[in-house]
Amino acid sequence: MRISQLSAASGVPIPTIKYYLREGLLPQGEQTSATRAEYGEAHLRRLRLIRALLEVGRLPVASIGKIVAVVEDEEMPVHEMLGTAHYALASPGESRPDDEEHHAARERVDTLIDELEWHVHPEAPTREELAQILVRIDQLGMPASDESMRHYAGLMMRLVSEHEMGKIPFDGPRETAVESLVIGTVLYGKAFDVLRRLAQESESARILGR
Amino acid sequence: MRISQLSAASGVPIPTIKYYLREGLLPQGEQTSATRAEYGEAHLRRLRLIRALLEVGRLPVASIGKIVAVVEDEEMPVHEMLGTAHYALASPGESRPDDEEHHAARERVDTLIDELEWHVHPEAPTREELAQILVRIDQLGMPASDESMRHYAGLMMRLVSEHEMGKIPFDGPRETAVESLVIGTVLYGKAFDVLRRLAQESESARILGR
DNA sequence: CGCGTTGGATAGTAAAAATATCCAACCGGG
DNA sequence: CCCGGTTGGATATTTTTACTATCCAACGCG
Repeated sequence: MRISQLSAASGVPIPTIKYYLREGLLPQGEQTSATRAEYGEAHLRRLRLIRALLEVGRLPVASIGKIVAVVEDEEMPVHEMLGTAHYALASPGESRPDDEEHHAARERVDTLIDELEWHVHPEAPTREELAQILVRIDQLGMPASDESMRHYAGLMMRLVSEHEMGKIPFDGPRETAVESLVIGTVLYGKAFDVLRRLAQESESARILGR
Repeated sequence: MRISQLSAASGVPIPTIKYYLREGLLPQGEQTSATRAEYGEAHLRRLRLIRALLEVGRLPVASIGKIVAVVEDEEMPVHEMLGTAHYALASPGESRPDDEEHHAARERVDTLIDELEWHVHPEAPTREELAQILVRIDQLGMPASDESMRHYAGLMMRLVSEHEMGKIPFDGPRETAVESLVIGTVLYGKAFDVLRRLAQESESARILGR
């Protein structure tokens, strides 16, 4: 498959494909001569993943680049690869200075994770991310109790362990494992979000009586 | 409160506040003279909401503008206002032409909503949004069964009805109702997302045995 | 009365994600 | 064997979004 065919098959314009090649999101095709390269199914697949992460997940190109980089680094053990990829999916948030409020929120997060006996890296950026959200919610005057948080966390754990993680082929090829993880996190994550909004609309309609 | 104090209290630079004023995200202060205006608690509160929606929710300024606009439009009945605001929270996605695959996915979504007997507007953009996500998931080869979708939907409905909607003061002032809805949708939505990612990390660690 | 702040208008910037333009090398059909 | 069209590669330009910066005349407070 040449670049024009790859473009036609994926719906992505050629200049954009070239851009992804430059940025390392898409591996180079197999050079057959100085001005010709051959692309395969894997490229098409990767291209679809990129577009899904960009358009559905709204991930920055740089984050996708990080994910791709760990797949390509054969040195890295699988569990580390999955961890790094996972962290790349975090909201690219701004780091906050350590004010009082934030520190307290971080404490709550750490306590929550401890109580649930979850195995989360002590330095996981996800902890900070949650702390920052809790601060915002507090500032807006709709605080979530620790009890609610535990409840929500329990629901999420059920969702994840009963329905998501089983599908990830941890022992397959590196690329496949990461792909499953990323799709599970980003696309299923979005799907849940939309389902939740649909449920909200339905409940709202019910309460307002229509 | 003058603009400089509003800026100091919120941490938002004066030029940015002026920008939000121009864009209609923030209502004008009360003019006390040609070159002086007074801002109150409501402005500070609104400013915090704006920043939370921008930084945590990653909503485009234009969407926040739409939400603000419906609050300000006193003509609009409350239920319609909430609906409009809710739709403004949808991912600002591109509209897809009607290919075969998308049509089938949309059918699945409509059937799902019917079966669950949810009260969702037939033209709700959320339906399209979910359909597009399903298409992507299919294309990437990790399709979700109708059964799974029903299960996920049930979980979300429980979450929403048991814990979220009760907190919205449908009979309070317009502004407060919208604020609660938006905070519930966007900020709690993000919180769930992060909790889910934390659960994923924990499960992944457990499975990989560390 | 004068100096700093304000509101309002206009212009400019930064970052992210493409797109566009060029060019020489090449391939394959005639 | 030659020539129109495609390719890879490099470089430049555009678009969008969310800000920032600059000006300016009018205040208003000490």
